[in-house]
Amino acid sequence: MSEQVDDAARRIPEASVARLPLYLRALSSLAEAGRTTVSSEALAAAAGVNSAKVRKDLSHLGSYGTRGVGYEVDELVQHISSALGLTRRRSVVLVGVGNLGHALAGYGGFASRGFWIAGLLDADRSRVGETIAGVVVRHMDDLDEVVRAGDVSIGVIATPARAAQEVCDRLVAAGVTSILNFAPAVLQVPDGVDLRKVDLSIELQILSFHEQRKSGIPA
Amino acid sequence: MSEQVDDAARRIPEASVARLPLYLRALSSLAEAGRTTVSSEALAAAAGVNSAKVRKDLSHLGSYGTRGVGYEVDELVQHISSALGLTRRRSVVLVGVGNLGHALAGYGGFASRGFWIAGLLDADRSRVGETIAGVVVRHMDDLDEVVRAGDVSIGVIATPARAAQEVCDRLVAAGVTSILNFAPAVLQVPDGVDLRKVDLSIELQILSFHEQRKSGIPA
DNA sequence: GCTTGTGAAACCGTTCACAGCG
DNA sequence: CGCTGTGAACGGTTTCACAAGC
Repeated sequence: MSEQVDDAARRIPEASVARLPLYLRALSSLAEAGRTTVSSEALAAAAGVNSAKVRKDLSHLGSYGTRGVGYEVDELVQHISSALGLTRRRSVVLVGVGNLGHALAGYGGFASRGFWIAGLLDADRSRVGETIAGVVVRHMDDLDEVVRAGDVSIGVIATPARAAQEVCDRLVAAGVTSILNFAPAVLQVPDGVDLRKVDLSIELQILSFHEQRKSGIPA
Repeated sequence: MSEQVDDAARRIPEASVARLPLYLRALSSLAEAGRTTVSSEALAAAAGVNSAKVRKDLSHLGSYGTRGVGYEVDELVQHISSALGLTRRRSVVLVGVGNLGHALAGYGGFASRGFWIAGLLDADRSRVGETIAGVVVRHMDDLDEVVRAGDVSIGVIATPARAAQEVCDRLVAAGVTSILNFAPAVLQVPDGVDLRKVDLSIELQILSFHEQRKSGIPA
């Protein structure tokens, strides 16, 4: 029939999507260093992957390289940003301003790529009113209003594990369609809601496995 | 008594290893709830995966289930802990006690699974001497001694990106063979050193991609 | 009966290697 | 010539489906 989608950005494999932010970061460094073009080999080195992967990944966005030369840095930044949806500002609500929530709120990672903290929420009223990274902490009950007012689509959960599922449910009910979970809990979300998780304890256990592997084979 | 390296723990696929901590957590909940046996179906539900995966994963550790019944919870906890090398206490050194380092140090995830913070280090002398989670912050120059005295094999990097590679190099030089990096930087490590990374900004960008996907296809 | 354990099939991602093009 | 873009081979992971066994 017909390709109704404008770009070739139709179906980018998940593994490629996960690497695009890496390329973006590497390209920013290259641009700052004054480079205007970059080969797949050089970009691969800067991003810590191999060049075949870079070329395959970029080919999913379309053919923006020049054979014999490489890729134009600025152009590539535009295409990747566009593919990742970073041309539009994305609002985030962060729930749970304990130690971790504090750290996340203050992390440069938010502002640096066009993410904006539309709200910091906590269920503990003694924390409400505090200002973190220029944002005043509000009570969890204000969730609906914060999501609506800020056009929030991404929620970050930094609560204790026992509260995580309820917070998740409330985020979904409020209209959030992407969730990043830092609580050590398995969360259930309905279809159509994306869920990613970051878990320190699991990462350490995976490293422990490899440590054991290494020490177990002295021969 | 000391049952050496677990019999069938020969070659566990990486994807399975990454799920074992999930099963461990689910099994702990089940044990607390009084369950003594569990089917692959029930464990799958608790861990947020499907039952075929659970059975395949567990089969890599050996055959510890009973057909028609399921798995013995306590026994399974033992086998998984053993496979992950969690029967031995693992010492960790955490470098960088800024916002994120503070949060990580205070996170329950360390102590809960047999990880022990052997040292908190920072390059900023104004932070040295502070006590976090019962551990006194020492200067980065004490790294070698901390690693030696604590028999540390795992290093956690929670520094700014610009300092990360140097900290990484120093950790490796001190004898650390597994590194968990929270800094938004691509790190190089020699063969034999395991490196994992956690990156808030990348996770948000991946969610942004899916948000864009969702809003882009109203059909 | 119910549930495990596992070959086989389907799927996805990575790597290879080279044709095609500037 | 150098480097991209890509079909094809490869290796790992997930899913299926069912025989084996309590």
